[in-house]
Amino acid sequence: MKHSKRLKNNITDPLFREESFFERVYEVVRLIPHGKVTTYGAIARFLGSASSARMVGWAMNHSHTVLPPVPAHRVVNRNGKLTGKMHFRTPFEMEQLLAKEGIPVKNDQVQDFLTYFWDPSIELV
DNA sequence: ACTTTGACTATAA
DNA sequence: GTTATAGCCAAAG
Repeated sequence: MKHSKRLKNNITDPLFREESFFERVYEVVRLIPHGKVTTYGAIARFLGSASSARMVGWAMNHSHTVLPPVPAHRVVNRNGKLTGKMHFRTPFEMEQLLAKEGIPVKNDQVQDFLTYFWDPSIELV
């Protein structure tokens, strides 16, 4: 900051990188391994804000505007349900992407959820 | 500065 | 199994 004028923290700008809650969420989601899923609550807990699961969901709502891309389809709710499917380009894209990674989905529900669950609080050191 | 909103979750009935 | 309700809190309006 050469002058007193501060940079604008425009989270809506895909090219603007900052250390915001949103960006932290995106960083965690990018670490979810191929073929695994995690939950909004698990991400919130990992970020030290256990009760901010709704904020994680909100961050995901903007996830399509940031770079590098965020594998938003790997985030489901605590029961393994595909609650965010309506926010994809088509309502079936989320399920298709998961199936492509070998994750069985039936009726918007990840089958055998615990087998595919990846908890950042455990997996990330 | 205040109010509303959510891709959530825990609990209760 | 279900639905209802309250708490949550950062960002958007």
